[in-house]
Amino acid sequence: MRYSFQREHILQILRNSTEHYSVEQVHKELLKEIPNVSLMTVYRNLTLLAKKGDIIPLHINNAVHYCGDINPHYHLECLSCGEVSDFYNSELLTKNKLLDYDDFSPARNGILFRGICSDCKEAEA
Amino acid sequence: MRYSFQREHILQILRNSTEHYSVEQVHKELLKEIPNVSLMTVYRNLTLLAKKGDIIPLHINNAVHYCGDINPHYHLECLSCGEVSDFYNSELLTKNKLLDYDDFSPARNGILFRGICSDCKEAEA
DNA sequence: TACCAAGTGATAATATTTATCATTAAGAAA
DNA sequence: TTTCTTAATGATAAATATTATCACTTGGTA
Repeated sequence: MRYSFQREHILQILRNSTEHYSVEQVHKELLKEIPNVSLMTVYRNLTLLAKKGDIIPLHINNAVHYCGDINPHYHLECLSCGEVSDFYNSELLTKNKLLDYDDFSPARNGILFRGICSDCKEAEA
Repeated sequence: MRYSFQREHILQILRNSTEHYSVEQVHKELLKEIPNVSLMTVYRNLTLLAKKGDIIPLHINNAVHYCGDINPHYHLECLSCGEVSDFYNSELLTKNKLLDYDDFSPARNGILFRGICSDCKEAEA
């Protein structure tokens, strides 16, 4: 894989934020630094970076968002409203290693818990 | 939520299989039992069932697939090739409880590990 | 400096999902 | 049972998200 000015900037945008940007949002941010950069380039590089495990794709209401925060954490996704929140739990973090055997290498911050958030639970009741 | 003949059959199709069907595949299976059932109905009910936490949506190469297997397991998703495999590990299963506090209720089989599978690791090397 | 292949940008095409709305059916109430 | 209300359906159209194509540009090596 060859160095690319555009890819480097895309990665930095995600690295320097704790937000989960959509492809459009990354593109919007990138345009501030690289005028005329195409949306296609953003799609291409986000896909590449995700395949390498450098960023984590998150599905929020049928649009992919990406997390590039390297601070150790998991994600909680609500199956009802689609919201994805960050989750810090040092006790659970050690369990990550249980999966690190030859067959499968979990990505950094690649563990996702899916269920129903408190807001949706309340709304239901 | 009202009982629906179509919804019940959709749930049973997923319950009686260990495969991860796409929306189209569920529709195809459902047509064997309910001729003329519309794809819209399948979308609607899969979304509803997932919101309740009865089935788990899995993103495989940008199309949603669903898992309705109630046998306790996790999922492993390869960020490189998109394949999702089932994962049984009794040691990890007990850790699920760590998350079962007031704020968030994990769904049955709602834990997903994301990383790189062995095939993609080999292909890379 | 020349070369090759990876990467880009513009556009078009595809695929997936959602919106709309008249009709049907679940199931509670009379 | 019959009536009534409203959720659910099915057909269609529309919107949205993603991928394919291809001429051009650029990274990086020979």
